[in-house]
Amino acid sequence: DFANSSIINMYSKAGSLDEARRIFTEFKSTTANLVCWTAMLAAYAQHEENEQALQLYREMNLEGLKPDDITFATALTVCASLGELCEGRRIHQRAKCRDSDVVLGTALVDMYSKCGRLAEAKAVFDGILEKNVFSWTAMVGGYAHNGHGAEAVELFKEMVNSAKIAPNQVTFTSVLSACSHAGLVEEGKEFFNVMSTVHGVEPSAEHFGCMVDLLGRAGRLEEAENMIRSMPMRPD
RNA sequence: AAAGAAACGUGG
Repeated sequence: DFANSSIINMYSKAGSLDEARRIFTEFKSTTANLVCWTAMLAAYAQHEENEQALQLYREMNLEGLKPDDITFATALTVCASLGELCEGRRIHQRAKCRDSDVVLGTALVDMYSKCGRLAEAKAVFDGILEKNVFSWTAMVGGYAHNGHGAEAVELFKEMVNSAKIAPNQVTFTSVLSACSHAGLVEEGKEFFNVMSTVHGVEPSAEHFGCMVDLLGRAGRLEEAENMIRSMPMRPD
């Protein structure tokens, strides 16, 4: 099992979902344990085979395997991608007493956010005991996704100024996207400016993409073009 | 015990 879960993981990350599935199927009914099932679940999730992932999650429950928090977090990612609020809620119900755990809690925040349940996402977020950059970014992204740009920006500032958590590239993608949808042009330009100068995060092509989107939506086409011209990498 | 786990812009 030690070997099988590693092999499933290795094939999956190397991009061969078929090989991972072949190995898993071979051991599924004999020696596969929870870790193997979770590795296969993660493999489906990483390859965006969310329907198959959900089916596998339900199958493992029928088989009588008891999912742990890692399994739940993985399954919640799948629910988030599918907008599968019912199954997500069932998972929350089953793991309710542990939703202050940073990994499980963050997965719940993301699931509720992607299912459009911001109030529930925020309630879980507030209860997470040791919030890290993943948790903060998930919540900022949740506001951004649901069109609450001002709240996303506000939370981002709280993260940096009060919680003193260092934002990373993903955080900036989320906050810039929030600015773009809320029409917060000057605020977005300022974030883009300080991300490298203050926070030491070099803008990637995605960040330039966010800025072009932000300026373009605001009708500031000349500035958008200049942004593209200033890219150190090849625009896609 | 160990192997499996959470956040990722725009357009489509």
